[in-house]
Amino acid sequence: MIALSKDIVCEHCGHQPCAKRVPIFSSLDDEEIMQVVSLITRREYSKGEMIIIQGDLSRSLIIIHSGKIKTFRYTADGREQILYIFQQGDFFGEMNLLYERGASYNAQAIEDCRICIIHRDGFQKLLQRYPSISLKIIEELCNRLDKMENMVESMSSNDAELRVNEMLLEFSRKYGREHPEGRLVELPLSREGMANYIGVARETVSRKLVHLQDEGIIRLEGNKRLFILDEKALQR
Amino acid sequence: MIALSKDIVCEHCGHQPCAKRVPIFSSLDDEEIMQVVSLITRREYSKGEMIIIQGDLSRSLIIIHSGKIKTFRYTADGREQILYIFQQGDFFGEMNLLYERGASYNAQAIEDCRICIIHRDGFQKLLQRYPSISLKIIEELCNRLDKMENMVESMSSNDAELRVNEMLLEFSRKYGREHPEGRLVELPLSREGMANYIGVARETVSRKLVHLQDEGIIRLEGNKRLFILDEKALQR
DNA sequence: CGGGCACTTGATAGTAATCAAGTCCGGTGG
DNA sequence: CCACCGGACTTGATTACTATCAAGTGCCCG
Repeated sequence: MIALSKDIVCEHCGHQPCAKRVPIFSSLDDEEIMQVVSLITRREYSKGEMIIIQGDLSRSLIIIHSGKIKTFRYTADGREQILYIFQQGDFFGEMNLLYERGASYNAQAIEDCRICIIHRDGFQKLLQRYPSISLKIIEELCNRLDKMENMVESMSSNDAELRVNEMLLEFSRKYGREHPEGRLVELPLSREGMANYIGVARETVSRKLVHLQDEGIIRLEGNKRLFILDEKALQR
Repeated sequence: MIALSKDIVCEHCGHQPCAKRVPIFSSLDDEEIMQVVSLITRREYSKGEMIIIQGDLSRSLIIIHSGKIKTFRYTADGREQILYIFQQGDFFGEMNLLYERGASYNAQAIEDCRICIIHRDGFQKLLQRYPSISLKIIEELCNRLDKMENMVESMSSNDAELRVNEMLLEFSRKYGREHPEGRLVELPLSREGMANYIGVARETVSRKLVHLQDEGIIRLEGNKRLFILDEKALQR
């Protein structure tokens, strides 16, 4: 299948270049998008597969076309610290564009994924040709910093309940949708995953969730979803 | 005092535009620097003065010409969470360039300071004219993200000793210098400040520092400086 | 020399980690 | 269709750590 500039085709979407769904390229017109597409290599991973391993030397930016990916580190005491959960349109590996050092994180598919890979050489040319891409990246990095700063703020507290609450609010924003019963949240992580995200023990997550349910603030439904009944209460 | 493009003068340095000391402008030539300088407003703050208050609406990027500034937030439980300690050449307030929302942090001079202020309108023009500035900013934001990710990693652990050790290693990198006795570190923060930085109680910082001294890993000298005798031991 | 402030040290209490059983649920095979 | 198996989750008991409260102590600066 060959892509012509007038009849743009993408092997993933079949009708539209996937780069078009990616915020950092949103300012480009169709022809420019095609130049981007020509630089992209694609790959698929199934749930559980490792995409990047801490220490690996990579020279590419990775953009997620579909699925979810978690990035994490192994801490000095052997725990897994989850840093981000990325999904469609998100990118990571921006450090690879700048520095020649091993990855400081692991990346693992937590759902079946399709990703787009852009090698640093090609990407740097893009940045020089389309400065608007740089601005989009700055914007995204600022958002990520904001997220990390919030995370530091809530982690600095030793109150596990606060950490759980903040995690639920974040999940509500990213994965929640309205529902007659309350805000329905599809949890992207298992209990253990959530524990690794906020840096507490598995058991503590269980206990705090049950506690929130007893107080009527949330309602658990199986292990993978919950309803937030009283969002205000979580904010305190 | 009027600055001519051939005879560049800065009211702070007397002989060289201060913008030249700022990494994000390091790729510009003298004439370009002058354009930057023409956009800059300057201000001075003395130790202890507040520069930004959480919630303030600012539309400027702030670059530090001299002195040190801490940025922090008041957490839900009323504690002060220090996020960064900025010094000469660092910038902050990049969120002001993108969003129309109140500052998410406080900024306070922890030493007498001279700062340069660039209003967002002028700065956005700079970004469009000199894309290399964007790249420098991306680089700095990546470094800051890396720092925050490390911070999240160490904060996620509930082990206060680990947090203290990591803080000392960071201070060693930024404020340390070699000395016959070991690495001499000038502490930028008081005990209480350090406690607010790593999210533990004042007393815990004291105890852990004494403990490290007892083990022969550091040597305290007054309250504002210490020697790191065994850097390897801190890394574990 | 004296006052004030930052720091240290000690005692106690509270919270979450850890260890150890259970329980629930989805999937598989008879 | 049902019984069984294993993994993920919950619940309970104990332990360990750090926050907190409460006195000191040392030091800088007038």
